[in-house]
Amino acid sequence: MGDPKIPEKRWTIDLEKRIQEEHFDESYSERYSFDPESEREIFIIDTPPPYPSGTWHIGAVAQYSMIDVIARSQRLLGKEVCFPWGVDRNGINIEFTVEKKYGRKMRSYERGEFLDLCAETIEPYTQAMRETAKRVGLSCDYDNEYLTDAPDYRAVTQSIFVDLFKRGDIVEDLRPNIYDPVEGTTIAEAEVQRITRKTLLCDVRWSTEEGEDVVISTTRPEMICACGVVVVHPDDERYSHLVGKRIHLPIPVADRESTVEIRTHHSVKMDFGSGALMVCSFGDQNDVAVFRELALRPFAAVDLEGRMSSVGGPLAGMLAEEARAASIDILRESGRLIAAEEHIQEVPVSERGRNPVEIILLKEWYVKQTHILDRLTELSDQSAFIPERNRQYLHDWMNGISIDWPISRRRWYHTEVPIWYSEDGSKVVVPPQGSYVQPWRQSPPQGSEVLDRQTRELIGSFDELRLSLGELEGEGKVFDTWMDSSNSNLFVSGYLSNPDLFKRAFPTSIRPQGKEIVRTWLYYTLLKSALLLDKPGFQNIWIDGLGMDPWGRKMSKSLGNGIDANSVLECGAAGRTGSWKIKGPDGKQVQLRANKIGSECFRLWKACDAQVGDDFHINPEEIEAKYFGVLTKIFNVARFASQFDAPDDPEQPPKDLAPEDRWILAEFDHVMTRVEDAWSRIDIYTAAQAIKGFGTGVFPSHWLEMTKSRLYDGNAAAAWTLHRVVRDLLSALTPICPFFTHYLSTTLYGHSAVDARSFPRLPAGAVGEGADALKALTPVVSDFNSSVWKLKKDSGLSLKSPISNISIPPELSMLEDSLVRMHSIE
RNA sequence: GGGUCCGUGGUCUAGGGGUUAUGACGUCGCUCUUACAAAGCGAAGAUCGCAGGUUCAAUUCCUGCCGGACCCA
Repeated sequence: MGDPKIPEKRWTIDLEKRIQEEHFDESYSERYSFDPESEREIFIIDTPPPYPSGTWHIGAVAQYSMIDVIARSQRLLGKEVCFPWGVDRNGINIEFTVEKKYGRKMRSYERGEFLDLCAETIEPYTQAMRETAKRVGLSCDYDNEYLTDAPDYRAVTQSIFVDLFKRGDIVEDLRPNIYDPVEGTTIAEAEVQRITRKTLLCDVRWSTEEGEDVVISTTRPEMICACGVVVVHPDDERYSHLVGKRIHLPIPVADRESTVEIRTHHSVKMDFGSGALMVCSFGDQNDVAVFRELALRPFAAVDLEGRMSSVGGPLAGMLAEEARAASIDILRESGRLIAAEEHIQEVPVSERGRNPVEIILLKEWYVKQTHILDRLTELSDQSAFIPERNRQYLHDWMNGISIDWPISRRRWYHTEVPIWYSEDGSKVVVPPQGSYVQPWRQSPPQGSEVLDRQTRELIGSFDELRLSLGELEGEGKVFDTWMDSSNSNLFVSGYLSNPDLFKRAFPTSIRPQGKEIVRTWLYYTLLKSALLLDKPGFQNIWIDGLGMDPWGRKMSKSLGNGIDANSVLECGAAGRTGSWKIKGPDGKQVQLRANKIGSECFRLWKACDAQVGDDFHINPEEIEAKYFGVLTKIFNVARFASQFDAPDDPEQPPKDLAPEDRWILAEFDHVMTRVEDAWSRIDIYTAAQAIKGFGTGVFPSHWLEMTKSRLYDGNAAAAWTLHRVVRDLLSALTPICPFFTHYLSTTLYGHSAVDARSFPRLPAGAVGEGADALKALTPVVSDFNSSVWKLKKDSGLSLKSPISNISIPPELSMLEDSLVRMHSIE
């Protein structure tokens, strides 16, 4: 026995930062890099590549810290873990940032110049993200960082495009597309959001050729010029005599006939408005479906700038809003406007630009998906979901899919669609596998192929045929960013780059992500894996909930209830405390304060506070109050242990273990069984609770108190038990608190707990006979001790004062000596 | 309007057909005990959203309703 090897009385954020800095030195890659040749079981994590946009949402940081817990726990179980660090940098977000920063719209730049500005602007954000990732302790392979806007990543996206194009799974077609006229680009169903707003619902009097009036309600009178049919419900007797008749459009049009047929369709709601509905190309998604079902010829009523085309007659050239007002005026003047009332309506807008979207006929590239949904369901059923119930999010989304995935976008800072068109438009040129091309400013590279544009049949090599193709036109469009991110599992598993690894490692071990991107990232990735390989993309899919404010609301700028991740991680560093002013549910400012949190406490909170899959409330005050004390407690258990000499051979249990040593070892072994099992099932909560319960409860309160006097007497068996338990407990805790356990284990034992590559279990025979019976004593010991403590308290005695007339339960007779000394029983 | 999920002490949370429903924070009381007062010990606190049904038995399963979140039309 000597002085504690640990001078500090508790864990501090300054200590935490010091340990972290040391941790990210040369030894880092030795610890955490991935060896694809390893004999160990390969465990690849398809880390969600974060998008650098300035601030990293604290809920996302919490989620990432749990992905790190998964990575570290699998290493602890002896697996060869690949925990990649990727950053998603493609997309419209950075384009918006650059436009805002320089006050100029994208299209006013030369394209190359704009791309350079994007690349330059995103770099500091990327760097900030790397620093936060390290600050929260993510044990990623930073040396092999991938960026989705880098040539090697984009080359994979382009190669997969070419591959799927050749197979016929990607097609080019003129179809109605959801279009953001302000940003000038097509978007996918998954990128549409709905906002509620007030619009005028107009009742308009139409007249049939026979002169009969029919009232039709619409919120979009400007679309009358694009009307292809008027429909009524087949059971609606009010209109059955009109079915098959023609009706005049109530507003003048140009370049088209001025009447449409009245037909029936089951989608009409008989009790909405008059029960008659005009169907336009294309007012909304239902219009698209009706046009398709009734095989009608669509009109291009809105152009790429969002202006009415020539069919609009007097409305031609106007933007949607202007055209709506003008059409109402026309209807009013002609006496055809019967009523116009304010009406609350849900309007589809683009997720990124928040602009009302139009549906426009456009030539775009599509990944075919509607034909494969059944197979996709079968394949996804082969992946385990954690938690299982969150599988539902995927099913819900797949059940609602009705159109193919449009993947081309009219933007710039994205991966280019890698294709050139021959001068006559009949042939296309695609690049060879593994190359990254920019067709809008480059010619096809050597090794490119010439294919028939329609049949996709190979015609020959570009090098031989180049002269016969005339002037090539490079495709100017780019890919939806999900086209890139949906390759992440393939990319990290070695598809194209390491076939040997890919064979071993696919389906990818785990996809961890938030539930809000099931319909995009998860769905598109599974689609790609199914189309390319007819395999499920993942063995495990871990779907976590979202980080909410302390009252359970989404954090958002407009609500003013956001909490910055760095402010929590740095809370307590260099004596600075944390304070957060956020808007409470009643709209009043609430001030939250905390003295010390840091990454270890933050991670411990997330691991212990809620099962995976549910939304979680983030309250810094609560994180500190509930979990910093846990760190203090375990820290002091280790500090206590550090005053006794560690055994020479922790693998060799002493022959003279006392009964209480055998009892706690039996209990500990049981706890470690649960923890190991939980880690292997990727059940963070159960593992965390088991470690916390033992490490702050039974072990210090009961065994340690019972054994103290033996330890002070220099009993070697007690010291062996103490150190063996502390050492293994620290190892078991490393996935959650890596720096904390690293510091303690290095100080006590000269080697780091984070280096454990097999889950620590007691040597065989350490407990001896009757482990189950010993373990069953735990509640008896706990109840007995509590009763003595209560008795002393009720008698006004201090805990160390002697007490008499205590009878020890017969089951505990083997522990009698220790219990007598512990409580000073006379 | 439809679907999915959720509703457990003041707060957060575990569980799940069968004695007294898990844990934490908060609250209250006591305690400086050769690691820990930024701690320990003890106590109070829940008719498990509401109403029916199935069952010997429901907080758990079913139905409806109410409230919340998300998705879709």
